[in-house]
Formats: sequence, structure tokens, C-alpha cells
Amino acid sequence: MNSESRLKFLKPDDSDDVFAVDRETQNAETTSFVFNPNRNLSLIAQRDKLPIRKFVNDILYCLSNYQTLILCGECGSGKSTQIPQILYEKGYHAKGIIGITQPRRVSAITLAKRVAEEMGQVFGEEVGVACRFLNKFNEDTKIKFMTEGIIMREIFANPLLSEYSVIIIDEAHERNLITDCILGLLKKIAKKRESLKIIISSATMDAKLFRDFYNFRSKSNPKDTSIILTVEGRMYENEIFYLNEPCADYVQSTVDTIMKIHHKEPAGDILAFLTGQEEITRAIRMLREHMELTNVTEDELKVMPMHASLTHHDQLRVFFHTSRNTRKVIIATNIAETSVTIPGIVFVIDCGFIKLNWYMADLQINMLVVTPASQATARQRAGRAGRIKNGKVYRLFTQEEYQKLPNITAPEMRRADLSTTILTLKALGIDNILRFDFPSAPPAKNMLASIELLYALGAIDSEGNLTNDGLIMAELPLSPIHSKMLLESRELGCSDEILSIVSMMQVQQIFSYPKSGQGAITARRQRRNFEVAEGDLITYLNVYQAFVANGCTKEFCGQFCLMYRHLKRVVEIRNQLELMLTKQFKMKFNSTAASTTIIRRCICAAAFPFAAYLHHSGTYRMVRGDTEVNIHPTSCLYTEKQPSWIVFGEVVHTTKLFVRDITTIESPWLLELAQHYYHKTSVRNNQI
DNA sequence: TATCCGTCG
Repeated sequence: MNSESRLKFLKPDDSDDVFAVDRETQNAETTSFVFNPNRNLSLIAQRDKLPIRKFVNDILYCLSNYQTLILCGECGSGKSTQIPQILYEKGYHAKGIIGITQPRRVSAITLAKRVAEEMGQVFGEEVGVACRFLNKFNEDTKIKFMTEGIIMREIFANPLLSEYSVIIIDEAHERNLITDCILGLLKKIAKKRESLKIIISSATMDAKLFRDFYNFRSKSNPKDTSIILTVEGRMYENEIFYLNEPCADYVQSTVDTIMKIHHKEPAGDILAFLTGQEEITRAIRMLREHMELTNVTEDELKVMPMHASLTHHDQLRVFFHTSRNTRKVIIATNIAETSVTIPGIVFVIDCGFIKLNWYMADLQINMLVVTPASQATARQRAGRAGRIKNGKVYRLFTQEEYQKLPNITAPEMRRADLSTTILTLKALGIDNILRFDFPSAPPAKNMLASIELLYALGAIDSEGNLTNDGLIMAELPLSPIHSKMLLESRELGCSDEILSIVSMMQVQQIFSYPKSGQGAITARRQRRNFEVAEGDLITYLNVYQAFVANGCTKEFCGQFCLMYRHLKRVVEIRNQLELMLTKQFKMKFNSTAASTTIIRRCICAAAFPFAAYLHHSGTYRMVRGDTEVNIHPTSCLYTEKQPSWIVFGEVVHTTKLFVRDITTIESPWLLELAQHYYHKTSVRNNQI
């Protein structure tokens, strides 16, 4: 392969020498690919061709007359790379740093590098980037890209963000929890600092909401303070097709549509959206059967899955160039909506459903549910086609159904667990959380449930004020339950082990689950080396200790079917937490002997709101609310003898309610360690 | 008995 003409991948961390990797991006967690149709032009020529450059004067006019500018435009218009440069060219950097936030690490790093390159600067000097485990900026940095989590930390340190002259919030239309939080905080800052300019990059449907949110017009000040500017930028059109009648099985319809496109349409790759891994596997199996029956070979139609739990190597397969006669078919989850951009897609198939996290306030748990997608999601998916030539989009629902879909997906703020958000805002001195001005106010019952949880954990007192422990919990980059575990471990004498366990809980998965028959059998046998009757968290501790004892090698992970890239991150996270706890909070680390009782008591002392007991029916019941829950098949307790009492980390809803990350406990511990939460009577009543 | 959408510090 000729490395000059090859597009560059960011961050393969398998040492895959086919791809060009550089050191800064090596740490990034996810796959990213930036497709650039003007690759052959010089950087400056490419830059001047971008649609956004035609709007320079409009942008500058808006910014000098209004404090907040809402910028609408399709992706590909060059907003993210050009706006910072335009502001720099006009000298905005003289009054303070130009800050740009991104929802994801890879996009922050990619964009920062691109802008440095276009400006002919050394990356990390005038143009820099900040995200967890990667700080590439210095005191001369004028354009600073960062993740949203980082600017949140900066608000902690400097509540008015006085170093900055401009803040650009990119991808605000995604309406992530943290984006909405920052938008609320920025509104307070903007009122106090009239010199601060704010640019919000958004899609059309949210523009008016954002404009009104930042319009401080009043009787005493009759002038608008915010304005919308729309920049056109699309180069190709997509033709949209709907079904005449609703379909019964969208997985089957996806397969049928793929075959129809393959037989009737000219060359061009296909991207199909389904809701989860299981559907994707089923679709691929059906498609292969179909291909066999109709004598279509893998050389003609190359099928591949794309979802987050694939190994990195398998994720990269979707980027391989295929021969001219091969049509690629990628069947993906919503990872392909934003996080991964696959070049050269001509056909998109959209099942019309999406899997989302919903917070059930009455149970205080998160649930994953499949729901109809929104029009905004359908448009976002459609936009993945038509980037190199006109595309076609097949929606597996009727046009009437499309009209009935909600305009946008409910912002995460309205459907997420708010305990971390509330803790953070409390730490920033916002006393009345219920009256905080969010772009979309969360449901009051969700807030109250989170406040109740924070009270139970001792993060806030009965007046709703942050306690000393609460302040530490707010500062730690962990969920309140995990922070609480660490705080409890000081007294109980097992902080070393709890730190390892908590670090392990910060990554998505530890074990790899190969799909092929023999691999799956090997993986299951290797997991047995670590599994213990005390539950998943103690099992994770065993894995961590074995990984470290064996030199943290890739070979060890290969042998025992562990996710090397995740375990490497665990080590990084553990180091960061240990440093924070010792330097910032003067915590002394201690370790317990061979017995796991102390460790399990410590887990129980933090996870007590999520306790369940074995009901005589053979399933579990949550102590709170008496809801039936089942042990998740990935838990090490799934095949073990079922313990009488457990605490768990999370609930997933598929065919039933399943609990994961389980630890066995003794029922008296709940009364001892959380007597403020569990009255003796209620525990006795629930006992068998 | 039958298996997780995607992010972040």
C-alpha cells in the first residue's frame, strides 16, 4: 500500500502496522475517520473552497452586534475548523483564548491538529487541545480545543472562564447531558461577562430554542443579544424512499432492501442502521443465507458489522478499500451516526428505531429501551449518504409514520440519571437546583430521585447543602456511588482494592466475547480462572491483580480473552485517581488481607440503594420497590449457586430486567452500614 | 435461564 495516498486513521491501538498512527492520537478511545474530498488541493486552497468562508463578513457582523451567535449549517461546511481561524484572523485571540468544545475526544484532537496544520503552526503551541490524559497546549495557546468534560473542570477552577474571549460549543444539537449543562452555566457567565462571545453550532431544529435561551432582551435593554445565522453547505442531494405499508420485521426488511439495492442499483456502498448488536448479528446471518441461495459471493457483496463492542481491529475493517467490483455493506448501531464516519456511502437504510437510555425515577435505575427514532435522527442517518455523490435513503417506515415521529430525540437531560450533574452544580455553588435554568428542564421527579440518592450517600445534608464528603465526590471524575465506595474504604481499610475495583468499573467491558464457536468456548473457560462466588466486582479485582502481576501485557490479555485496550485504560484511570486522592485529598492507602468480607462490606456501604434478595420464586426482588430483577447472563453469578442477598451496579432491560456487576452481601450489613436508608422493619418484611 | 445504544472527566 502506498502510504502517501492513504487516508490516515486516528488511534488504532492494536499495533497494526498497516495504519499510520501518531503518538498523540494513540490514546484516544474510539475509531475516527475524517473524509476529505479535496485531499489533493493544497491546504490553503481547500480552506478557501469551504462554504463557510463565504460567510466571514456575516459572522463577524453578528458577533460584533450580538453576544451569542447560533450557527446552523450542515456538516462539511467547515464550521469546526474555520470559525476559530476566522476569529483568530480578526484578532479575537488578543482579548483571550478562543475555546472550542467537542463532545468526543477524537474529534477534539483531530480538529486541533487540522487547524494547526492549516495555520502552519506547531501543534500544541498557538493551537492546542485538552482532554483527559492528553494536554497538548501551553501558555501561548490562543485556539484551544477541548472536550466538554474539560471545560466543566475549568469552570470549577475559574467560574467566569475569564481566560477566554470566545467559547464555541460545537455539535450542540446532539443535546448531550453535559452540553446542556454547559449551556446553562454559560448563560450565567454571559450575564456577568458581557465581553464574552458565545458561538453555538447547531442544527436547524434547535436553533430557535438556543436563540431564545440566550436572548437577554428586557424593558431596560430592548436590544436582542442573540441571533441565528444559517450557512448553506451541502454539495450533494439524497433521494428519500419510504415504505408503502409498515413492515413487521425491520431486520428482515433491512436484508431484503440490501439485496434489492445490490441487484438493481449501480455501484456504491450501503450503510444500514439497526438498534443493537443482537439485531446486527441476526441481519448478517440472514443476509449470508440469502446470498448463498442467490449465488452472490462475498467478493460481490462484503458484509460487516459496526458497533462499539467490536475489537478495534474489527472496527477498522469497515475502512478497508475493496476492489471496484465489490460493494461494501456496513450494518451499524448509532455509533455510525456521529462517532464513526465511513467514507463513500451512497445508500442508507434506516430501520426507524433507536436504543436509548432512560432513567426510571421511581426505581432510581437506568434502562435501555428501543423506541421510535426522531425526525432529527432520521435526517442525521440520511446525511451519512451523499457525501461524494448524490445518494439514496431507504426508510423502513411510511411517510405518514415519519410525520408522526417527534421532531427531535428527547435531550439526555430529560431522560438521564442526574445525580452526577446535580452534585457538580451544587459544587459550583448553585443552591436551588430545581430552579436552575437549563435549555430543557429535566423532569422534577428525576431531580428529586437524584437528590434523594445523594442524601442517602451523604453527599448532601437534610438542608440540601453539600457536605465535606460531597465536595470530594463532586471533584472526583466518578459516579457518586463509586466515589462513595472510595470514601468508605478509608475507614474500612481496603482503599487499595476498592481503587482497583472502581477503576475497573470505568471501562465498558473487561472480557472479550468472541462470536465463533471455539473462541467462545475458550473465552468462557478462561473467565473461570478469575470468577469467584463473591460476585463480579471481586472477579474484576482478580483480573486487575493478575493483569498487573503479569506485567500488563497484551499477550496475557490474549491468552485469557481480556480486552487489552480497556485494561490499559484502567491502569491510566487508577493512576489518575490515586494521584488526585493522595495529593488533593491527602488520602492514605491501605490494604486488607486475603478475606473479601471487608471489601464486600465496603461495596455494600456505597451500593446499598441497589440491593436485592432472592425471592422464593427463584428470581430476585429489589429491596427498594420490590421490583423483580434477574441475574444478567454475563454475570459470573449466572451459573453459580444464587446467593440470598446482593448489591448490583446497573440494570438493563431487554426481555426482562437484568442486573449486572453483582456483589454478594449479608443482609445485616444493610442495617449496619445504611441504617438511615433501610429501617429494620422494611428489611424484615422483605425477608423470605 | 438466554446477553449493552453512544459518550465524558
